[in-house]
Amino acid sequence: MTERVVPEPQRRRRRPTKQGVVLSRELIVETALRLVGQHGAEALTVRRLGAALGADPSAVYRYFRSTDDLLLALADELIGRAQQGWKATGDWRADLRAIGLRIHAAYQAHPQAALLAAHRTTGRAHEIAAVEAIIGTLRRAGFPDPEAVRIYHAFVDQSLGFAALDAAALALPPAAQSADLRVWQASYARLDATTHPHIAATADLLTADMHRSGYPFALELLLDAAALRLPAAP
Amino acid sequence: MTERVVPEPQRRRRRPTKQGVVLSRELIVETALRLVGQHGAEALTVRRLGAALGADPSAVYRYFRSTDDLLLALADELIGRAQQGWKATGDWRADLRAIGLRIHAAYQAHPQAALLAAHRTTGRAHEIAAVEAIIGTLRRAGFPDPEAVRIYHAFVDQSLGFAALDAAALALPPAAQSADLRVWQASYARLDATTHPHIAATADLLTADMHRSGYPFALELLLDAAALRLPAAP
DNA sequence: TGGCTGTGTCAACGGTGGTGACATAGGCTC
DNA sequence: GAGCCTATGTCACCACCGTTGACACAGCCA
Repeated sequence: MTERVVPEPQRRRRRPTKQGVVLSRELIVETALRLVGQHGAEALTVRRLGAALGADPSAVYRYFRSTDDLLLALADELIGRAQQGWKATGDWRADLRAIGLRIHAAYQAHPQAALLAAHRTTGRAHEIAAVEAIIGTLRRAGFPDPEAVRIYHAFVDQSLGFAALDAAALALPPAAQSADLRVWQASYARLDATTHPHIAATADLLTADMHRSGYPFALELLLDAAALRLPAAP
Repeated sequence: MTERVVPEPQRRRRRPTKQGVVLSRELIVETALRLVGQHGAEALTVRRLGAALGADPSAVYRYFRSTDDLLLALADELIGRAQQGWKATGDWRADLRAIGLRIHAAYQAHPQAALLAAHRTTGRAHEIAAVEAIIGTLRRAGFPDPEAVRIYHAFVDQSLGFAALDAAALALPPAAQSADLRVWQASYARLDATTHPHIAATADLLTADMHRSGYPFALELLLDAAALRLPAAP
């Protein structure tokens, strides 16, 4: 028997499915993203994907070894979209800030997919390009290699962590989503000042702040702390 | 028919299972946590839980409406364990560091539950206690209220974001988990220095660093940046 | 002692990801 | 253009998942 999955470049026979669709890895990834965006993360099953494609579910396994393989392709596609059109300016703080905010925004645009993909290491083209750009920015800024790597790690994982956290909030069913926000007014804002003095003193500020993403400020803090560790310029 | 789930205080008939085990919410939660800890994340299924309990899987549904209900109970237990035994020292940096590392560790210990719980605002007792402790620490340190709230937000979301990210990595099926780690050696360490000079220059450092959690260092960066914003002491 | 009912068990449902066998059509060679 | 090879789509399965309705029985109360 031949290998079930044939690498894309070697594919030649574009045999249409019963419903006349010509499959490809690209089409499957796009369809999966659309499926997840429209019907939520739980809609991403091989059977539904097959139906959305107009093909037998098992046809997907001609293009991806497993659903996990497909998920990694989704993850890399998201990273690629985040970097689309980005260009280095030479100002390391501005560059890192831009990359961080772009990653965050790209994942927010597909919260359901972000939830599934944010924590994977794909090792694929788009991810590699992003790693090269970030580490390059840090090294050009003057960070010694060990420090550049540590800051890279903190930067990337913090961006992905916030992206996943904020995506998870967006991906909640509307009812649960507003319920989570209402907790700040319904529960925290009503605590007794004698038992919870600090929450009581800051309740209004808390309620307002928790409605926003904490990422931009956290990113600024990370950049501040990184700048502290930059060896003094000549 | 009676309600399937009867509230704990009203339970009276402690009828043992065929294998002689007397069930309770507490026993089920403990068993579930042990199951995750001993046999990996994927071991937490109702069927396996039933087997571990020495009961029919469906008996679990006499105590929890669904697996999600069970997971929320696990989450509450986790928050409690993270705070167990913690005491403020008066040194705000040491206190915040301890809280952050405790939250991270508690979630890491039970990745499966952490994944589903990290992004929810419960408004329950343990969560409220943690919020009060963190904001109190910041205010006592001398941060003005608006700054205290912003730093609180960044601190908490950073902790939960990393906790979820790292938990997700642990919760992966073993195959995907080792695959993700292997990517650094199999893919990044072999890139050509002419096309990817920065990755090539730091490949060894990267491979080593990415095997660890980025959280402790990111937390240190956040504390550094926060200290910068502390109004000068008299 | 007898009845009520909470609780454990059983069987079943529709779903999941995944695989081996098979038919067929696309593209190559001649 | 004919004919072969085989990549690819399809089908029939598998084992497992969460969940539920029906049922039997055991523990408690009267």
